[in-house]
Amino acid sequence: MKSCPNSCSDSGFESSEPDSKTPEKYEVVTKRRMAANARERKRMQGLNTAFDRLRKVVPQWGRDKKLSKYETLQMALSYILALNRILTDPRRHAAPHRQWLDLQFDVQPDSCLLTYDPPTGPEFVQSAFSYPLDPVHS
DNA sequence: TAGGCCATCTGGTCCT
DNA sequence: AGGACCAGATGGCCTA
Repeated sequence: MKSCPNSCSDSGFESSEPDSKTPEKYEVVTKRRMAANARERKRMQGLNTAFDRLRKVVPQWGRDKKLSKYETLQMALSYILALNRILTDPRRHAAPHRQWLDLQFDVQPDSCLLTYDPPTGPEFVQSAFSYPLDPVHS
């Protein structure tokens, strides 16, 4: 919702529309386009909702700023890999940092959310949890 | 002010 | 035919 919310160019037919020779066709095509735009908006909103839910379960390590979508995906990937390492080799990865095993499973009404007690300290973050703070993207 | 991030529109493609 | 998904284009907002 930035420049032209749903109004100024929502139909997208200010200029010539090849398949709308008659006013009736023009109207049909315009209506279809507007419906498609609305569907697309809704679809993207669903996608953003999913990103928000993902942000909530992914560590942010005290970042005051919201993770971008790209960062959220990268963090989720690292998080999954880290948890996987813990599960597959708990002695090696979890022994020095028992906090990692203090994972709490917080079952929400509509979903199963994994919350955790974030182990503090950047050195731990670096060792157990290698989120690449982002050589490629930025 | 430039660059990053984002929302929205749009046309194309694929699927039902 | 119509809906879902996708990627490119565009323009606004925010921050360093």
